Parts: sequence; C-alpha cells; structure tokens
Amino acid sequence: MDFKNPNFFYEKRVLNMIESIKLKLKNILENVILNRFDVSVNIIVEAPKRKEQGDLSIPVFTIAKALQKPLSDVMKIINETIETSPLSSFFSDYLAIGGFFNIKLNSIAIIKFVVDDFANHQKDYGHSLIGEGKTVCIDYSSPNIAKPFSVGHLRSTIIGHSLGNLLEKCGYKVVRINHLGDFGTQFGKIIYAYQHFGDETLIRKDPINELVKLYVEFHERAKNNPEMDDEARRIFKELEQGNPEYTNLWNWFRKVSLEDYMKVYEKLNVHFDSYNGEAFYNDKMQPIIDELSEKGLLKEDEGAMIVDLGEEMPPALIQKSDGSTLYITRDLAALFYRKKTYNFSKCLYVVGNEQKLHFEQIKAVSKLMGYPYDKEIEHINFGLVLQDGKKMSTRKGKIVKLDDVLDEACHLSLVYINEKNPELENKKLISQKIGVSAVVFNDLKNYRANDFEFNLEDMVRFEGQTGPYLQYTSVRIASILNAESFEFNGNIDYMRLANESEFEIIKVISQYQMTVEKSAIESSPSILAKYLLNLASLFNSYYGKEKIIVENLIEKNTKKHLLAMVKYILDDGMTLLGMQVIDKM
RNA sequence: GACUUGGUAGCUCAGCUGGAUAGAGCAACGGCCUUCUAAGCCGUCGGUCAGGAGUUCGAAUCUCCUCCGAGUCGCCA
Repeated sequence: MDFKNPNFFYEKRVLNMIESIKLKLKNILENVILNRFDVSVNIIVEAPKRKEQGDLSIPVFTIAKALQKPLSDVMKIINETIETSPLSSFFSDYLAIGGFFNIKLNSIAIIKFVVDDFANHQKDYGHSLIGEGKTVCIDYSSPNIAKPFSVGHLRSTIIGHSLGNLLEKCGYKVVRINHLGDFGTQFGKIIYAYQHFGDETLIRKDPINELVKLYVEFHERAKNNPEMDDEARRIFKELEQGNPEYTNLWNWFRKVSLEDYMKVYEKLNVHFDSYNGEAFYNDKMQPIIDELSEKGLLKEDEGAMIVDLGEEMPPALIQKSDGSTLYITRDLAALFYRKKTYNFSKCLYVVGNEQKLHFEQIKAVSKLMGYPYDKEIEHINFGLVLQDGKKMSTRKGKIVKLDDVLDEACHLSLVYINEKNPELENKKLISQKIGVSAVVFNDLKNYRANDFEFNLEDMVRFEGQTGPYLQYTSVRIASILNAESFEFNGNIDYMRLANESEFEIIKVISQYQMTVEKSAIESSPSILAKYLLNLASLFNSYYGKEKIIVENLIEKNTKKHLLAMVKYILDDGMTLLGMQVIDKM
C-alpha cells in the first residue's frame, strides 16, 4: 500500500478520498488487533453525528468487549496504531468522547485532493466505472394503449429515465425499453365498444379521450351484461390470430395513442431505444410454450395451461382455456428476446408494487426452465399514486391526466415568475422548465417503494425541498459566475477552504460520486435527490453569510472555485434526475 | 385467512448492515433585502419513533406478539 503516491486514491476512482480513508483505517485496525490479540473484530469507522465531534468516529465498545480490556486501554491501542500508520498525515487531531475514538481530518489534504480531482475531471466529475462493459435493460413507462397517460405512468417514466441516467453515469450501457401495453384483453374490450357504440369522427377529433370513454363505458355496461366480457375475450383471441378487421383497428388505436404519448415524452425530455410492446412478442411466444412443454413444466388445469410453482406461489397461468395468451407469457417471450438481443447483465422492470407476484413468477418459471435470469431480472417496484388515500383508476372514470398536471405546474411557475422577477426574458419557456422539473423532483425525492399521495398543491409549492429550490440555487451561482469570466486555474487559497462552512461543502462535494453509485446500485434516485437538497441548503446558508465578489482577488477566485464545483454537481445531479437546468429564473 | 409492505413532529418525509443529544421541509411565530437573484437565510415552537415484550454496554433500527393502513392471492395488465 503506497499512501504517499499521489495516485493512490485515484485507483479506479471507486471510492472518494474520505471513504477510502475510512476503509483503510478499518483494515489497518482490524489487522493489528488480529495480529496482536488473535481476535477478529468488525470495526466500524463512521461519521459522527455532530460536527464538533470530528470527522471520523470509531465506536470502541465492541472492540473492548472482544478483547476483554477496559475502554481506555483500547483507545490507547487505537491511538498508537493510527499514529504509526501512514494514514496519520491525513489526520490532525484525536478525541476520545465517551466510548468513541474520534478523529479530525487534516482538512488541507482533503481540500487539495477534492479541488485537484475536480479540476482534473470537471465534465465527468462523479463518473464511475463500476458498470464498465455491462449492459442493463430498463423496462419503463410502458403505458397502456388507448388509456390516458396517467400520473401512475408518470412514476414509472421518471424513475426509469433517471435510473437509466444514473447507470450510464456509472459506466453501464443502458437499453431503454418502452414495453407498450399494446395487446391483451383490453383490446377486445375497446374493439367491442368501438363496434357497438363508438363514433369514428369523434375518435379522429380527440383520439385518446374518446378511446378512454369507450373503455369506461364498456365496463359500466359489462357490469350488467357479463357476456360482454366473453365477447371481448373472443375478439382478442381473434386479434391474436391475425383477424384483419381487428388488426386494422388495433393499428389505428395504437398509432393515435402513441402520438399522444410522444407529446408527453417530449415535455419530460424522455426517450427510448425501443418501443417494442407486448404485441411485438405475439409471434415469439410459441417457442416458449413449446420449451415449457418439452421440459415437462406445463400442465393442464381447468382447461388452462399452467406452470406449477409449488407451495410458496400460485401457479403461473401461461395460456387461457380458450388458447389465448396472458401478460406473463408475453413477458417471458420479451425476457428471452432481450437476453438474446442485448445480452444484458441486468434487466430492470420499473413497475408498481402490485405486480410483485408477477415478477416472482417470471423468476420462478425461468429458474425452472434452467436459466439464471432469476438473478438478473429485478423488479424496481414503486408505490401507488393515491388520491385521498385511494388508488386512482381509469375504470371508475377518475382520471388525472399527466398532461393537465404538467400544464398546471407550468402555469403556476409562470405566476411565481411574474411575482418575483417580472422583467425576466423568455418567461414562458423558463416556466415550463421549472414546472416540469418540479413535478419530476417531487416524485423522485421520496423513496420509490412507498405510496405517493397525489397533491397538486404540494407539487407546485416552490418553497423548501423542491425542484425549484435546486434550480434557484444553481441560478444564483450562475449569476455570480457569469458576471465576469471564470475558469479553473487552481489559483486558490486552500487555507480559506478549511474554514468550517467551506470545509462542510467540500466534504459533501467529495461524496458526489459515491452518492451517484449508491443511487444507481440501489435503484433509488431519492438518495441523489436528498443529497442535492443537502448540498443546495449548505450553499444557500454559505451564500447568506459570505460575500463572493470581493476585492481580494485570490479570495474571490477561491470562492468561485467552490461555487463552480457546487454548481456543476447541482446541474449534473438535476440532469441525472431528469430535471432541466436553467441559468435565470 | 396467507403472504408482502408501511406506521417517526399538526402535515409531507429522511434516518433502518444497532452507536453519541432522533433530523429536514411545510405550517405557526419572530428576525434579515440602499450591497452577488428574499423561490433565499437566521431563530423559536413542535417527538412515550403505533403499542408491548425480548436480545444488547447501547434499539427508531434486530426478534416475537398486538393494533391500524395499503397491496397481492389462475383465465386483467
């Protein structure tokens, strides 16, 4: 281990400097204790809760207990070990508080590292190599044709989009797949409804909304006429088998729906590599069914074909008693197709909590078939969009269209601009970027698996932990940095950055890469969202008490370096979340 | 009923591989703009971490039980 080598901490850039120090410290202490006492302990090196307590902290209780020695003796051993280790040059002070051995970092060394690291990488600061050479497929958005793009699909869309960005930042090759819900019994229903009580001219005028009306009406009528459901199933089966009349209608419905979705994707700035939906796999299911049959996994039950999954899970229904296929059959076909086409190392499905069982079944079936996909596919579940504590549904006609939500948010941000900065140019365009980003951030800031109460008022509130707060922070910095020319020239006063408020910011900056990796690995954009809020808050606090544009040139330049780093991370982070960056608001 | 998931400040939520005095934002109240964007900053108020038991030097975090909410449980997706 060559701690003196300046490149030591750049190794693969897997860990930032402080994390790296923590890990080395842990290893050194564990080794010393193992060698001296022949006792193996797990030593924790963490950050203390309060900043007066230093930068690193080692709880000594467990070690003392394992060694059966008093705390003070163990403290002494730790102190000696650290003092004689090459790490000591990164530390400036040691404090024993209660049962904790705390360490203050040598801030100058850390600051130099962070600032140099940043200057060397700039545009790809925070970029990681953990995904190099690996491909990840992400199945997200996947709206159901002939249904409006609801706020329910919003979650899948923006979580998936953000995960794609995060994974790319970590070096993965990402394949973004919009697995359109363009097949299934619902099409039998819509076609039935269209043929019995639809109106072509109305649909041409306002396609999506009319199709939704038909769908809703079908369900209302079917309540008292259960034979309509049988008829819809029959129609779908014929569609599956290529009935030309139904296929034409299907094509039409699909086309107009997709045109509608594209408008939303444009607003959200979301894109896909593939729009192969369920229908795409219509001719790719038979080989799967054959293989299941050959492997003796398929059996008949009440006229349907199922795969028995044992005690823990209900059986997977592969083929209905009328011979038509189901969602899971098409998903299996899609899985095999994606593996063959993209050779993914992971395939993520950004789909709601309620489909948990479905993905458990897919894993179980593929495992029974002898494939390792159960380890490669991952259900990125997310919570329901609730309204007044209840799930929103198109069947009951309670529809909240995403388009309306976005418009409302944009409109409100325009109202705010007129209030706060009426002279601003391009108000309309900027208000759209603020409004859409507010909706995106509002969704991503909470842990995805939890339910989500849909509240327009909270969403467009532009105070506190919101998208506009992040944008506003970036804008404030932009207005300083753009006032006169600035570049990273390294002409700075490191001592100044060692002041408490500056060093706090430096430490957070140094955690950016690790935060991005953690967000990507845990598929949790909320981790990054919380981090950005924290960074913005630290900056705003700093901004409130420090003047940046000062007479002293080196002081001014030093502060600008700090601001430029903060701004880069805010902008890069917002982009990763799928928000838009602006320089005036 | 079984399985999954959640219950932390009035509201929205962090924190959960056990660590120090449980944190933010909103709301309420009080300050701060002749000086880099006040969509901001500073401060005050606010908690039996659903309840109980257990493990531990130490529990919001782990285990068990109870209560409450949500989701899922073959011919929808």
